[in-house]
Amino acid sequence: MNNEYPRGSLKGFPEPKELSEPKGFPEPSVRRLPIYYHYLQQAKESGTEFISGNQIAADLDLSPVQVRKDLEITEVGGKPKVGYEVISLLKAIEVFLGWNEISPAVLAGVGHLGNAILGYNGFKEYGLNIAAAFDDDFSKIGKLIRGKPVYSSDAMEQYVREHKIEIGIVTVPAQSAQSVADTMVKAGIKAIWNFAPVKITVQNSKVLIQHENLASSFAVLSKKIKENK
Amino acid sequence: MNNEYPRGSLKGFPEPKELSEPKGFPEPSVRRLPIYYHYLQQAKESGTEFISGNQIAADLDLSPVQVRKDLEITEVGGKPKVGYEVISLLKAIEVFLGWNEISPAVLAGVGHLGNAILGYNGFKEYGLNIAAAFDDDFSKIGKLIRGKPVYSSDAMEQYVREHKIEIGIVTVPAQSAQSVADTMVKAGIKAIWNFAPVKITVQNSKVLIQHENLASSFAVLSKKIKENK
DNA sequence: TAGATTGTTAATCGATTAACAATC
DNA sequence: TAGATTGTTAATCGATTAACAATC
Repeated sequence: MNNEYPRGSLKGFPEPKELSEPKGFPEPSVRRLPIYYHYLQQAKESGTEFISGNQIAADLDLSPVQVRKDLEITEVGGKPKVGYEVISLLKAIEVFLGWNEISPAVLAGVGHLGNAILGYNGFKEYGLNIAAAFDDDFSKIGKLIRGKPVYSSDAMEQYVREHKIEIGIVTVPAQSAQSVADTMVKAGIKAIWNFAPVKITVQNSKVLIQHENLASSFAVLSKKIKENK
Repeated sequence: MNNEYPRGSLKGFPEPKELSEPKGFPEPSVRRLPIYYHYLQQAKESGTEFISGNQIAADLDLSPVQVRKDLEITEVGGKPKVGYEVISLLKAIEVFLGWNEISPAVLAGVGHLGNAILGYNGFKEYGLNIAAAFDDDFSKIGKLIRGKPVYSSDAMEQYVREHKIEIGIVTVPAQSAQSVADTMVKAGIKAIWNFAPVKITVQNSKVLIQHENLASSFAVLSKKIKENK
């Protein structure tokens, strides 16, 4: 029997996709979503119900194709001649990013940067709820700083465990960052947002790490300044 | 006469490059340079004189090819079997990014984030010197905050002009960001580093803008957290 | 209907990675 | 010399952009 077509890969037809296959959205698009989100919130506040991709592109200094491609990942469709519904888009971005669900977090290191992050109310709309902060400084321990309780660093592990904290924000000095991260991982944290200017590594590959690096951003600017001279 | 080879484009030879032609370095590489820089500083402190690209790659969790490509833009060569000279590389990165020359800066908006940036000593090594800060709050004006003088926002334009300030750091609330930037541009600033969560636009296309957006970074993290669930 | 706008496929561009030659 | 490591060219991969069909 001449069986030319092995089952599962019929000639001329694409392989059937696994339903649970991770989509893998382009990171640059994900990074732009908060920019659209903030823009759309302002549009909503000023009473705009529908907005075209071209309009968004013009206001945010992006190309219209890019806006359409980016918004496509939210799976909210627009109407030709009308545009996208502002409210639907806002809701869809929230859901896409998981900002509609509260993520409990702790912050380690209440220096000036930690202080600024602790008190930034804007994080609420991203679903980020910083429940408590931790520090080694006795003058801070036991106090409320920017409305959040500050505990001794020694208490962090237990706190994270008991309160099922998902996110750890690291704003300690570079030399302490790794050990703080280790404690967080040990306590079962899911993700670390690291502001210390040093690479954190974790054994448990399920723990997500996001590095924030002001120096990288400034490097781009200073290189351009130098080129302009 | 059979002149097949018009001058300036000899067959088989590449076009001669303009000497002043802007190189156009890949931005991802420029963003990674400060990471190498910080790593190399630590290597230097621990007495390492030479280091191989493979070693750097292993420690920073990058591929060896990427390290070699990235370091190539500094034009510092390595020696086969030996590696790169740590001191030369540090110096070359400084020069490449312009961090060897002091850039005078002002900061507008001494809230918590502004306060944190104002006092971050690490900026020194990037050549960034924040000379003064500006705010509308009378309780701050006239004081030294984190060692820097704080003046009334009304005085910023003149200050920038007189002190030939190159960089303006914007840490005011979103709604004031554009007008603060306008003032800076009017006063002749060369570059703006914007931490307000809003897009700043400038008429003068020579003025460089670098947007810093914590929400973009957090979006990447929260999307991954959601995917992991 | 005509025209503006979305949605999608294909082309382009740029960064990363692979392969390997050059070098000490 | 042999082998580790750099340097460079080519292949691959992924994001952006262009072109255009689909839709209201």
